[in-house]
Amino acid sequence: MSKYPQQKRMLIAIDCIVFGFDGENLKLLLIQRAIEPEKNKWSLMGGFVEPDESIDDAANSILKKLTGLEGVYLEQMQAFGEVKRDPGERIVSIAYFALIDIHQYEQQISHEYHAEWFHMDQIPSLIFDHNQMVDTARKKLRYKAALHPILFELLPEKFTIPQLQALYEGIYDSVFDKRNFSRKILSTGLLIKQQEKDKLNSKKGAFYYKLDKGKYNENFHAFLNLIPNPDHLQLI
Amino acid sequence: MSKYPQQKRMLIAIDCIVFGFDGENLKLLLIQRAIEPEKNKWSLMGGFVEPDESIDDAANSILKKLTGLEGVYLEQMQAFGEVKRDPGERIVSIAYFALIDIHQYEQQISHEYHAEWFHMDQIPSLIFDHNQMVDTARKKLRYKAALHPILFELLPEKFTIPQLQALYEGIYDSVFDKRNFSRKILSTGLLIKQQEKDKLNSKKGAFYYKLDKGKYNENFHAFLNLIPNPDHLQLI
DNA sequence: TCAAAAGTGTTCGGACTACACCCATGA
DNA sequence: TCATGGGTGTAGTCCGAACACTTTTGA
Repeated sequence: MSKYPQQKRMLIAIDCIVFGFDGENLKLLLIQRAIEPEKNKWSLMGGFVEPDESIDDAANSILKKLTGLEGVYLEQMQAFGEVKRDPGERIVSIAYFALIDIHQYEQQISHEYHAEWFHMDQIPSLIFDHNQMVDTARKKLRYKAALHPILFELLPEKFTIPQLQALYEGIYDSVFDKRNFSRKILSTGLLIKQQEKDKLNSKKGAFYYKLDKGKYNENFHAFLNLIPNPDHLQLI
Repeated sequence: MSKYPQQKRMLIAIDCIVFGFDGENLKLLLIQRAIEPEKNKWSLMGGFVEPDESIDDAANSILKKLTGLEGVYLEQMQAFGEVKRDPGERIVSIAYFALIDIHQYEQQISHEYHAEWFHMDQIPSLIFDHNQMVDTARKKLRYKAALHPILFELLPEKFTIPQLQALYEGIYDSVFDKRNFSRKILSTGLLIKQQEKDKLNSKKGAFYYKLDKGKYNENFHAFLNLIPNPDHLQLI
């Protein structure tokens, strides 16, 4: 009863590039693949799109299986569709990228999948074209974070400006002037200063800030100029 | 002999959002659908991904079938994967958007598909989720053109600054100051002034410019500030 | 008391905006 | 000669970058 009887059907997969920040470094969540082919090799978390779920639903459900949590930042990135990208069978994969606060999800990361966080400089060789996906995701993150306040998704509810700066510096592999950085970030009006200080990382202590969710949602798409000299950085 | 025998295969389609500029207005290329379902309704140009072609190849080949030409600007935009987006059967579609100079391809547009250019304010109701695809594409074009010199892809080899300005003004539905516009565009160093003038649109005539291809390719990813007050415009 | 990190102010230069007039030419 | 569109210059403002010292406090 198909309307397109002569056309070939294919498998459609989702792969999730999951970024996390531990307060010091940007990290990537990888799993040890449980099924053949390429069993026990490192790979992105992925799965097939089921007949009764949209691709966004599929991505969310795959991420939930891995991290146990819902409601994290998840965005469709790009479809990967080389003919031989999976040597076994033709599979088109739609890659999503997710941003999560490592500490919030630490407990809940499923051990069933042998998931581990990897420092971005120590990503192992992955199956199929997954290294390429990670590379694309890293560029996309850099690009987007230069214009939109997306990196707050990686931070806990309360964070300090030095922590935020460390995150930006890690992502752009650069050092920024702290006076200019703090002025620029505060001028967005997105941060609400707390009374409390974080005394863990310094003797003096740094004030906590919270994100103003309302303004964040309003201003998310506005062009902010969050990075000094973006043209000098390798964003693409 | 499949490695994933229990998984359901699906159809994968490509749909192309083809933008053109006729010197006055931004237009969209649509076809009258030749096959059931929804025969004779307006739709984007599309087709299925064949087993032996990558998704990029499929997009290029579909565009070639329609316009007869190769080498035009074509970029993957987004996958659309709602379960019921095609009421007949589950189909995931990967949307691509293309930018072409209408006049260059006018002759070659295939009449086999009943293709027609539509003014952006007069897009008819399209099949499936194609109107949504068009909307997404329009936003993406605005977003990208605010940062990168992508709109040159819509212009003929030789063009005048007033023409270029008309293009930007059409895309952003705004009016820009011509002194500031010309200064900003020329300061990118992307344009090479020609001796010749275009005398069609004015008595005095406007100098033609050509794109400096080398610098264009070099600088394509740099952040340019091509649009005044981008925050005031609806880019997303 | 000292080491280590947090926090803050000023100056300079370049970029963006607003704005108005002259030029060339075909009708 | 005049109407039409092309082309250009300037002044003021704002934003971003560079740069150094003081504060706090735990060890």
